[in-house]
Amino acid sequence: MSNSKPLSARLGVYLQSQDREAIMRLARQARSFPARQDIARENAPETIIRILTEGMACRYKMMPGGRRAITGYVLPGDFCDLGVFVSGRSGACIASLTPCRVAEIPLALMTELLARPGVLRALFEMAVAEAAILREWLANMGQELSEQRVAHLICEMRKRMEAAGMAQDGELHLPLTQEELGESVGISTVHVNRVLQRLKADGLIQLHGRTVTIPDLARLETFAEFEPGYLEPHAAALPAG
Amino acid sequence: MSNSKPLSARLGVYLQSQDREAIMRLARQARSFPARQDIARENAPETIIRILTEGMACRYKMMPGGRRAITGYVLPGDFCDLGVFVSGRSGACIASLTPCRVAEIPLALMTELLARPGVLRALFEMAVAEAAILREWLANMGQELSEQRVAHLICEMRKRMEAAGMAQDGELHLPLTQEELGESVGISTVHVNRVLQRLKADGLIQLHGRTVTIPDLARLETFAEFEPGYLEPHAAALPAG
DNA sequence: CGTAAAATTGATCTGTCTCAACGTGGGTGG
DNA sequence: CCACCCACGTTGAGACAGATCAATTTTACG
Repeated sequence: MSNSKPLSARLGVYLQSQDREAIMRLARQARSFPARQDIARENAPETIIRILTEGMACRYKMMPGGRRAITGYVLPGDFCDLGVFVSGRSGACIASLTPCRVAEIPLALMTELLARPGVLRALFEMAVAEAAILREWLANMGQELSEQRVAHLICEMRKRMEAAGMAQDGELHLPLTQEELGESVGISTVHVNRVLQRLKADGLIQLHGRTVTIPDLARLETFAEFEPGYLEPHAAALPAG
Repeated sequence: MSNSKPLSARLGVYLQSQDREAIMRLARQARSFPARQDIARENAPETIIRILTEGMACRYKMMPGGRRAITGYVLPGDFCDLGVFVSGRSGACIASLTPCRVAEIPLALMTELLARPGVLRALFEMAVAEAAILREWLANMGQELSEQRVAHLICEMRKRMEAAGMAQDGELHLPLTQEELGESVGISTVHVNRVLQRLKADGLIQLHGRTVTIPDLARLETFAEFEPGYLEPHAAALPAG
């Protein structure tokens, strides 16, 4: 909430400011990427770990047959791929959706920081948070109505982007192609279009270009069966044990 | 591979034996559950963390409307819910699929062990591994043919169960109801039945009760587009950095 | 044995995909 | 500054995977 820099939106949630600054000091360079360009390739050996500092990106997997599956979105302050810490390889492809800025930290330097208990703890908590989002996406995919699936994605992104200072008052710029929306919820591009029109017709969302306006958030969340608890891992934390 | 006790199958992969034994010494009790009973309820405050030591369980989420979505399987040596470390609450419902034995470790005691760098590191790696499986499930759900989805689940479970010493020679006892299979891959019970029959007819699997025999593993994995890399987070690890 | 849960089969219906065409807007170069 | 162009969005028609409803058979278990 009181983060001075948006670049540390998520890092700021999980890390003490001293640890966060220590990490950012290690950043070798801040690379820039234009929109819709690969930032990392799946399974490539990596000697750096990446933190997105500006823009928005997605994780995806190419399926044999040419289909693409988007498995998550990366917002400023997120690590692009926590798996690099474990395997030294990227576990997924990362692509920019908007022009992006990415801080690159040599894995070797980062390893020293892991001695700080707070840093490793934060990585663990971020991995758990990521798994929670993935579980929710998975449950969402099983949903019968694709209207609900799309609505659910909008609800989630609204909440995450608002927390990152990228949205407010139920208005958010979702820099997603309808094709990318479809790759996220598992429906075809053509069908995304019709689904969006129905959501508009039902007054659940408004669209101006790629800017989504949510006239009645409670109604949309009810319709989407969106329960935001999974996005707030700390909210329910107990004092001691 | 050389684990003396199956109960530490996964713990053994990520933890030094000394740390693993230190954890198991903290186990207050080993509770037993009959098949198909809830082990943990979603969002309940927890003062213990659970490790499955025998049997098989699943994580699931109840959807409004009564539908159930299975989001993962828990094998011996797995933590039932890593999220408890972060929030002090269970992040999902856990249900036994077979008779189960569960070690319960007071969260307060476990917290002390987190001072050991190897333990926290192992938790992090397990969370990353879980996320990798979830990403794969998510991509799998987007797959057009439900035959592929079911086949993919079988391939994954074969590999995981074999690593846990619960399967060998392409033969595994999958203690899943066809309904539960459907809840895992997002198709109806009736359709699961027809899909299984087609897989049998194509010679990709054989079924005797709930025992699956895979006559030609390579063929099944090709058909399922199963790439096991995501299950081996360490396999690709680099020496130092 | 008998009863409930699980598996199987058939018929029908619908959500979503595919193919194909057409509209549109914003950026680029002439 | 206009015109072109290409990616993106929109619309329609037909096909099909998978859902649903409804019986019936088989298996597991007390």
